[in-house]
Amino acid sequence: MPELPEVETVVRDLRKHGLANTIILGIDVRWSRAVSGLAPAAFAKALIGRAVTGVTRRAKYIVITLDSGSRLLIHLRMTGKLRFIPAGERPGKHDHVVITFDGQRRLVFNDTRKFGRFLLCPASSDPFAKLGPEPLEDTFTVAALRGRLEGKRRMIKPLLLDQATVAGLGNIYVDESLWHAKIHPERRADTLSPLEIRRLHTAIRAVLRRAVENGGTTLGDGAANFYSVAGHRGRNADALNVFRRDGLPCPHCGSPLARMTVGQRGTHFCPACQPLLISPQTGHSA
DNA sequence: AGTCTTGTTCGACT
DNA sequence: CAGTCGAACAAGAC
Repeated sequence: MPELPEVETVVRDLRKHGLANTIILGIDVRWSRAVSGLAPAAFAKALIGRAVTGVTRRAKYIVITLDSGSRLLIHLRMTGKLRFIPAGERPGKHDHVVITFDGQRRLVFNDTRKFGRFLLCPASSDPFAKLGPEPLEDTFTVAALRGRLEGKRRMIKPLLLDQATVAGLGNIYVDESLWHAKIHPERRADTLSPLEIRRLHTAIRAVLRRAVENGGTTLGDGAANFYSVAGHRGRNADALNVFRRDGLPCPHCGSPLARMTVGQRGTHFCPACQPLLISPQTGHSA
């Protein structure tokens, strides 16, 4: 499930493979709905002959900038993967888009669940207008987070999963961040104390930074899990403290971790470290 | 063999 | 408008 750290890992991998400064020679759309908004022929026509000028990330989007000024966005959603295949190798099952670059490089988009999308955005459009701040950039200060939570009556977990609040967080890193900050996932955002917001800010950045350093999180085996462009597993699974660890002891207090559903999402937390009780005296978590 | 799981977005509804 | 809820997407795991 690629979230910010996994997408960042993919983007760095693509750069490492020298994707910037290549020319797109061919596009093979093998499943047309993998491309949003354009028919395969129009998509191919817009891309073939274009030079790639850069590869970056915004939220969970891979952003491939082109010399035409437009940008090719790739969202991996749940099971999308990019990998280079050797010349001669035939695309296989769930390989939905193949891009051929100069130098015989062929990049394949593979997606078992078919949720991932390619999106071609003209230079004039701003596809990121609704996204919240990048949590690892310097502009994401405690005050910035406080501003995002201000006046919000929603539960903190669904609010953090909303890409308009903070860009790039997903289920794994929200559960991990809330555990580090000792905040119950169902806490109403506008009941968080300044101290709790500060802890949450620190937690989000530490959790994401570590996951990026570890090349993302890969849980279990199987094709549906995260693999970087080079086919490597993420090494961050060992750094997780609560995600999918219900029943195991809390690394902080030793009491069993719990699982519940919050906003229709599987949610992992420590009932002892992250209590929901509100003290009437302070309005802060007990 | 049917049910569950999984993340995100979007539309409908309150 | 803010927020909640369910649908839709698709296929593998169990």
